[in-house]
Amino acid sequence: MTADRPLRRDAQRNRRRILDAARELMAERGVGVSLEQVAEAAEVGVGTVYRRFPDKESLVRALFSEHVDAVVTLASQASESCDPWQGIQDFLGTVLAMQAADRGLSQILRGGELGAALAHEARIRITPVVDQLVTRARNAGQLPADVGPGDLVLAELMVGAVAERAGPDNSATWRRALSIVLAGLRADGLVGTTPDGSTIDRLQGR
Amino acid sequence: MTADRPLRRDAQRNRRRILDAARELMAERGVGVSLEQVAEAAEVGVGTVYRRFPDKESLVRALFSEHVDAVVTLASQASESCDPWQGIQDFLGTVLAMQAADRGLSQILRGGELGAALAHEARIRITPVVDQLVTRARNAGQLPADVGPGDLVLAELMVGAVAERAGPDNSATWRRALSIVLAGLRADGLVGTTPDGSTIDRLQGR
DNA sequence: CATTAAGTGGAGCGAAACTTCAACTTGGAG
DNA sequence: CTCCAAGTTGAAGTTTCGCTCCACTTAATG
Repeated sequence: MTADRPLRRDAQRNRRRILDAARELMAERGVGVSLEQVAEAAEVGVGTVYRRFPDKESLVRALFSEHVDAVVTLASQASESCDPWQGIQDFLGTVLAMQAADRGLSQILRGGELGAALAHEARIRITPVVDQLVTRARNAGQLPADVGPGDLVLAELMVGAVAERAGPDNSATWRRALSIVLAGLRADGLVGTTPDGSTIDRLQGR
Repeated sequence: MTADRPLRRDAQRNRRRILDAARELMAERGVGVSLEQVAEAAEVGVGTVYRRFPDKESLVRALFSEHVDAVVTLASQASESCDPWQGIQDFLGTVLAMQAADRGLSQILRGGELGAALAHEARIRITPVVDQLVTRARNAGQLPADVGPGDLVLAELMVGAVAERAGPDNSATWRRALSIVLAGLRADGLVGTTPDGSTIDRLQGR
């Protein structure tokens, strides 16, 4: 039952500074950056970081949550595209470009327990709108019947691995990879069935 | 000009023990395991580990090098398969199964500077024989003309990302991913060109 | 203003990892 | 069997990092 009074002006400003500094540093050097480095970049003391975010984990959570917001927005924009297939291509392209530019992002999802929890949360928020994307494309005859939303997750994961390593200066490489995977999705006669939610969740656990 | 006299019996035995213990531990828990844990599992003192491997990095290098040996052997076996395409499928399947069972492996390649160096070294040793695989399949009309060895590297990287997360108990998931990618490689009309060696190298650098 | 709850900073603590070292043990050549 | 170079050991040194604490500052309310 905390009253949750709004933060003081200076505290709000510092919170934003910390988040911005953290995103920038982690995008460049990965999640490994120490909170001392974050504090320095944000021009605040370590103590201030810890007052706003009880531990490193909650800072990462906050950062990641902001990213999921952006992805959800993108996906719903994409589902308004005239051509369903074009929508999927645009959506994946944009998300992957983000990932190529942000080294920390995929590291977070890969990182043990926390990654599993965040991936689960992200899936819950993202799946409905991705589901729409896939269904639309399938109804338009642009995807085989046995391709499901789980396959889009696989696609993102796979090309994301390339984008992560390639970085923003090597977009030709991950675009080639995306081209291969998209061609694979449209091909008939795939082996196996599209992974469902629980399977995808288990992907992150380990 | 070191004479490089062979190691004493007990030293040889300990070296093997250390490598075996390290591989097992890192496969299970990732590269993060401490050398103290490795020493304990190998039933030697930490000092012994450091006598054999000047630092953690050289232990990892030695481990990884043994893995590359295995992959090269697999690839050359695959290039003797009657059906070229079958050879590629078997090769990728086996390598990916290894990766699914060994958590440390992909972590090594992903890990900054060292990963870049090792990936480069691995590529030099593996490319020639993978090149053969691809050329054979292309000549047999089982692959489009614009698919090159760089695309096989991309394929391994992509499905490897899935296999790594899925683990050995979820092989259906990464097999589905492999199926998508292989279908994509065989499809005509891919966008872009196959990445060459230098591009692939840059993939690991970051 | 005056008051005070909220916010700030950064030295320092403890845990965990890597690495070194000097005293002790042992394989194997002569 | 003797001897010593090679090997072993684990306690201790060194970093590095996450996090706490508390004396000090400041925004906002009346």
